[in-house]
Amino acid sequence: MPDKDFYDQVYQVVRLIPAGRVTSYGAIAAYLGAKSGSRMVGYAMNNCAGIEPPVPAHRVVNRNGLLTGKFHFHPNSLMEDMLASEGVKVEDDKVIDFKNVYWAPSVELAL
DNA sequence: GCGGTGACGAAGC
DNA sequence: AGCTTCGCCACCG
Repeated sequence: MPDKDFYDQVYQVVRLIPAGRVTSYGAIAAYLGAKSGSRMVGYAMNNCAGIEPPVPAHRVVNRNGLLTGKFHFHPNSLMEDMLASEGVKVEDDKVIDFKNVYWAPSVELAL
């Protein structure tokens, strides 16, 4: 199933996100060439639990820097707690200075 | 096989 | 500037 490869690609990119940085679903989707599959990236994240190695999904937020998936974590506060622990300030479920901590695979990885 | 859904994104109002 | 609607495409019942 080649689709599973897409999931693996997503996980791979997410693992490459350095601490203190965040990226968006659309950025990952675009990097993988599935710019129209931003939802698929989020869907892949939904399946990230139970895979190996663990995927730092807490570093993945939506285009607005909003922690849309915080409710999917065990303690729904774990996401912002992890980000804060890595130096990413979060307030009102959104990343502060988002553009400053934003990590674009297409840029950082310099395709 | 179909309908509903979703960790998104862009466009419309 | 904020909220609502539509589009996208894979997964589940």
